[in-house]
Amino acid sequence: MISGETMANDILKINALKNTRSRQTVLHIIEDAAVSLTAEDIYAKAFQNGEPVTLSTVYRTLSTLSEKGVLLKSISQDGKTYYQLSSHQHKHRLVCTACNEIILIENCPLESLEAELEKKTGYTINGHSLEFCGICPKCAKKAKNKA
Amino acid sequence: MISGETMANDILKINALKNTRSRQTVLHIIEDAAVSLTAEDIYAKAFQNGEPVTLSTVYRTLSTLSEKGVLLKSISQDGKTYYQLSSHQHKHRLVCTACNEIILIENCPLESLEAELEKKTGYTINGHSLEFCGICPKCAKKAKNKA
DNA sequence: GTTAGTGCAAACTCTTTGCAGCACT
DNA sequence: AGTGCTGCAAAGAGTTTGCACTAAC
Repeated sequence: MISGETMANDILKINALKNTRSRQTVLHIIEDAAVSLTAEDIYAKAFQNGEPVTLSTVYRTLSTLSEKGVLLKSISQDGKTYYQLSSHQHKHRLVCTACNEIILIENCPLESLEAELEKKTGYTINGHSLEFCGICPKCAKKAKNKA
Repeated sequence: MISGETMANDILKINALKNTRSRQTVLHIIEDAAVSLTAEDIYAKAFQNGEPVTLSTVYRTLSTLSEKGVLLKSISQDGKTYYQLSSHQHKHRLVCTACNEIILIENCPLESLEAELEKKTGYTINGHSLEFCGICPKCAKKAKNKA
């Protein structure tokens, strides 16, 4: 297993991007995260870690890395844009509408469906977004106790 | 089959909402549309039809009707919010990334998946959003001709 | 007559952009 | 040295809100 330091360096080198502190910071935060993050999330964590990066730089870094295919970008039902490493198999989100807890769903079951759709519509499908929402067990319990 | 006029009236009456010209206009536009629409779409069509409604009224109407469960709201990967009648079985979108043509997908294949997820996570799942993107046959052809 | 709905303009959130200065290669 | 990246502040899109006025019940 290679260290985060190395991984970030490699990603930047491969994509002919300058190796700057801001990009290191952003990449490390995304690597460490178990869930997908918003620009605001990353901005806040960078600040917490004592490695502040401007919000506009975060946005620019995220969009550069998405274009290069390093990150996967998806707009959630809360209207915010979330990013995750696309080197992981991509993952969908299950969001609690009460507490906003997010679970990432490990396997994406949509490949077969995509193939079928392509046949039907003639489209060349190159992506999808899927998100579930509901109530997590903790919130369900809380609601029950109140009643 | 009941007329649009009647349907809009019924929807408003059932939900204890005042029967105003703006709401009639918005509801008729949504009923007539084959695809889901944004607030801006509805605003523009209302204007075209010579029945102008303010954008803020459109937004307020859409959010009222979504809360009442009359409309289904979903935020697309383009960052805009689309609305459709929820009396129809809900439909997902297949969007061409080149020309933005939208096809609605007739059947939603996610029920069984939801059940499985509920078992695994303990969540009570009450909704999902799903969207595919790709290139429509026309755009694929155009791209080919250029090359 | 009362309450709910509307229009207008201003505010708000998330994201993008122009420009001058700084850091990486 | 030269280009690409950053910070700052201002602008942009989409959406929401406060307030006075109007229309539905």
